[in-house]
Amino acid sequence: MSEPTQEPQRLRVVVADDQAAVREPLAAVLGLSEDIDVVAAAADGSEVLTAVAAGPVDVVLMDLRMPVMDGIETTRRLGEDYPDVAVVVLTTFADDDSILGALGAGARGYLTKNAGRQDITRAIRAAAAGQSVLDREVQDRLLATVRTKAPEQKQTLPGNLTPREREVFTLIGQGLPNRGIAEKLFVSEATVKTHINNLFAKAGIRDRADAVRRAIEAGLA
Amino acid sequence: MSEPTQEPQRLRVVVADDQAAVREPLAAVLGLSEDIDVVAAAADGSEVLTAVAAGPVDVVLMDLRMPVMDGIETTRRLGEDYPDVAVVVLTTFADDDSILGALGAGARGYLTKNAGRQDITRAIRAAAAGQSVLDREVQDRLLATVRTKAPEQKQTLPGNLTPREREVFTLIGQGLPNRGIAEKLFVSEATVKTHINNLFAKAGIRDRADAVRRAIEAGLA
DNA sequence: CCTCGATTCCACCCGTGGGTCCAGGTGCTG
DNA sequence: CAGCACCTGGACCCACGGGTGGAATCGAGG
Repeated sequence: MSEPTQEPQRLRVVVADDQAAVREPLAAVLGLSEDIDVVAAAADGSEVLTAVAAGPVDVVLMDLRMPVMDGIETTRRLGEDYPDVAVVVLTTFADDDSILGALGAGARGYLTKNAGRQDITRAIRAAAAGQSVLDREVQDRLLATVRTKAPEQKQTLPGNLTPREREVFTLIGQGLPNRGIAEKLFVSEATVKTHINNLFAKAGIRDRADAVRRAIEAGLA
Repeated sequence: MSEPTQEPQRLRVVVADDQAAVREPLAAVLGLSEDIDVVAAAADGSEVLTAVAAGPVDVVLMDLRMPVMDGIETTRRLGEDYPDVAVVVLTTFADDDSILGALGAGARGYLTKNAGRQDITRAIRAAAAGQSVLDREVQDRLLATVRTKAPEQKQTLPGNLTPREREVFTLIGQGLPNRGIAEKLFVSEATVKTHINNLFAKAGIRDRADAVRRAIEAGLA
C-alpha cells in the first residue's frame, strides 16, 4: 500500500473515434494537458490495435460505434494481448448493453460525451493509475442492473418459510419432480406435496414453473 | 454538454474514520492539495451528519466500519437529506456486501486503503464533478456480480429450434401455462403442446420445470 | 410436380401436479 | 400442561402437462 502512484512521464494516449470532427479536436485539446501525449488517432478498432502494437501506450480513449471493429471488440482484444493498456470508453450511448459490454470487455472507465475536458483527463489519469472512472448515470445503471439481478435477495421470499419448506423449494428449483424430492429427503411423496402446497400459499406461487423462476431469482438454485 | 466543469473554489471535504491514527494524517495530507479544504474530521456517522449540517460540504471521504452509525447508513441518510454531497468510500474491506451496500446507498466512489494520495484526491475531484471512481478490484467485483447473473448466452440451446418453437420456449420460461401461451400467440392449445413436445425432444428437456431453468440460463426469459 | 419442413390443429391416454381436508407425532415455550 | 409451530402422512379429486398418432395447409426448393 501507499505506492508512489505518481506517473513521472507523460501519459501516452491513443484517441479512437470514427468521426474526424470529434477525433481531431479531442486529440488537440487533450494534448494541451502537460502530462498527456496523444501518440495516435485512430478511426476504427484495427487502427487502434496497430497503434498500440507500434509503440508503448498507456491509455486508449475509445468510442464504441466504429466501423471494421467496434470499441467493445477492440477492448476485448487489447485486454488479451496488452493487459497493461487501460481503456476508457467515451461514447454518446449509455444503454445497458453498451455499458456492460464495454466494462465486461475490460474497459476501465466509461464516460458519455457530455463529459468535459477536466472529466476526460481525470478519467485518463485514473485509468493509468489502475482506477476506474464512470459517469454518474453509468454507475447508476450499472448498480440498477446489479440490484435487479444479484442482490442475494432472500427478501423476495416471505420469511415465514420453514426450513423444510425452503429445502423443498430449493429442490423444486433444481427441476426435481415430487418423487425425486421425496427420495432425496427420505420422506413420502405426500409429505412433499404438503410442503409444496404450504410454501406455494405462503409465497404466492402458482405454478411449479413459477416456483423454478422464483427459486433462481432468490438464489436458491 | 461541455459544461465548464471547473471547480473554481476549493473543495470542502469531510474526513470520516473512527481511528484517529488514520483520520488525522489523512486530513493533514489532503489539506496539502491546494484545491482541497478539510473542513471537518469525524469519528463516526453522526459526527459526519452534524458536520454536513453545519456548513456547506462538497465531498465526504467515508470509512465504512464506524461506531454509532456505520458508513453505509450515513451515506444513505446523506443521500436523502443532502443529495448534492458526494460520498467517497475509503476502506480496507472490499467484499461484495460492502461494495454493493455502499454504492447502493449512493456512494460515488469506492477506494481501498492501498490507494495513494493521488488516487484519493483524484477520486474526490471526480466525485465533486459528478463522476465516480472505483478501485480496479472493486470494479472487477462489481462486474463479476453482474456477469454471473446476466451472461446472455443463447449457445446452450441447440440451434435446430424453429422460430415458433423458440417463441414458445421463451413464454414457458416466463412461467406461462399452455393456455396462456396459446392466447398470447393466437393459436390453439393443441398447437402449443405440439411445439412444446417438439422443442422438448430437440433440446433434451424433460420437464416444464427443466424448461424454465434452461430458458433463464439461455437468456430467453 | 412433388417433397420437405414448418405451422396449425384434432383426439386419446394417463401420469403428475396442485388443492383440500384431516390427523398423528415431536419439540419448544408460555 | 397446554398450546403452538413444524414435520409427517393419508385420502380424494380434478385439471394440466406430456406423449402419441394423425392430418391439413403453405412456401421453399429439388
